[in-house]
Amino acid sequence: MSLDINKVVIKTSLSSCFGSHFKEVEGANAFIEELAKDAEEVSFAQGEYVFKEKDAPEYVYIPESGSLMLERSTASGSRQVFAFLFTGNLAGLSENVSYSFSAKALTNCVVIRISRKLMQDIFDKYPSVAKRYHDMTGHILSLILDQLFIMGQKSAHQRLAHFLLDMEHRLGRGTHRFFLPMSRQDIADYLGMSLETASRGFSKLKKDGLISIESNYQITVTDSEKLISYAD
Amino acid sequence: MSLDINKVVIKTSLSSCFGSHFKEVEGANAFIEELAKDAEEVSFAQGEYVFKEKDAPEYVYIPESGSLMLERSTASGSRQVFAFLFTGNLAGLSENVSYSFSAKALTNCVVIRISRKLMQDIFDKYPSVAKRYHDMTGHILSLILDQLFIMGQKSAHQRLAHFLLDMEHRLGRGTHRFFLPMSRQDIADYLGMSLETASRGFSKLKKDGLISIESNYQITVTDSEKLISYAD
DNA sequence: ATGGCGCATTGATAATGATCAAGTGTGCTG
DNA sequence: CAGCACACTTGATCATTATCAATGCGCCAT
Repeated sequence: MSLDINKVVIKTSLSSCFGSHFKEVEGANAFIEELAKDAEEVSFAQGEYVFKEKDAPEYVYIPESGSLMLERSTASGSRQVFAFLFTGNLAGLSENVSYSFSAKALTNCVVIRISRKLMQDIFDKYPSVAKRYHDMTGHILSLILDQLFIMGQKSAHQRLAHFLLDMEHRLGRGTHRFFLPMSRQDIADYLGMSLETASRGFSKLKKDGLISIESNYQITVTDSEKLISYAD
Repeated sequence: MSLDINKVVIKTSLSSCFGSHFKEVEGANAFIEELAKDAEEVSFAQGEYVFKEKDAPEYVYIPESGSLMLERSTASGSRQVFAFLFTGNLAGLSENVSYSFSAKALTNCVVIRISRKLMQDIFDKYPSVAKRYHDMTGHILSLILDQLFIMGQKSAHQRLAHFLLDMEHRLGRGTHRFFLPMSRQDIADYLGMSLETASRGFSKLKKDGLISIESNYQITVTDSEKLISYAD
């Protein structure tokens, strides 16, 4: 009984993850049904790793509640954050011999875990779905290229402005107000700058009236237009 | 007759592109045969565009001779170079609605052009080949993540050292000597630094005895070990 | 040969961002 | 409620990198 409810929740999450990419694709609904049958929910506490770089990539993960961070660290202590994942985002979809990053829980979270092997079996049954799945990888690739462009061409303050606009878009649910689940250090490591530079960026944007900071993590974009032009 | 010879050349190039990824894959040889049947050779002069960002992604391209550069430019004049492509490399494999970058000929070159639509038809016949093709996208994704890591975490001089090691590996044919087909400006735009900083990087590596510069574009790595440790 | 052109190098200076260090605020714990 | 821990902010200074400007070098055309 409670299991049925779980399956409904899982199916909802899967739809929110794949739905927009799989519109009008033959077999999309059946695909999601079959995935839901096999998908498992796993809980992680804040700070725990969902998987580690170099793990064999056995699963694909989708946060159902809470947030993840994809990161790579070196022995020398430096760290690059590749992405932040929120509800309905996807991690590990195109890894081959090993993951190329670790996934860390930013908050306590529930993550849907799908066996890649099983996914492959389902793809064999629904070839048009498999094609769209490949398209999703292409989409992620283009997002990372956007990020690479920003890293190569923009100043620290501009990168921060870009980041805030992205968060507004993904966390704001149509409003200008959102709660950041990650620390200043996480943001700095994502944008390739020091913690202090990230913090100064926040202060400057606040002073200039582009954002307001209700608490450390609760942000409102008060002047989208200026923030956008600031980012370019 | 001369067409037959062309087809042999094309097949060789396709094998060098796909071969290493498709080892022991059922249908790999047949796949390459069919691709070769349809593939066309197209010539470009130095500086010409093979395709432009926002073009509909109709083809996949493989340089047969000469080099390409994948880049994105803004109206304001800044440019990010995403990758340099040499013989047997692949461009445009996972684009959806449009390319997310332009491809420019670094040198006069001959490029093999394969219709994506046709490729898809062949994939439908050889599902295991399609899977490996998806793996190739994953591999490219991991290369870009490596680049993103370097951009976020390394200093300008370190990034240049990384770049030279990559070029040694890809252009050196097992030796430490190689000819760079791109300008200092291209390198700078690839590594997210100014032309002058790139140039100073070359000078410093030369002064410190890690590389020698026979001409502007003819480089020899004279101390791989130091160059590697310098890059980290 | 010679002058001009396109690239690269080098120098001087300014801006950006990192690092080190101190201070602030908030929440948790005893 | 005191005080401690932790994250963030702010300030001062230093290092890196960008920018502006001059110079050098090879190549081509006259």
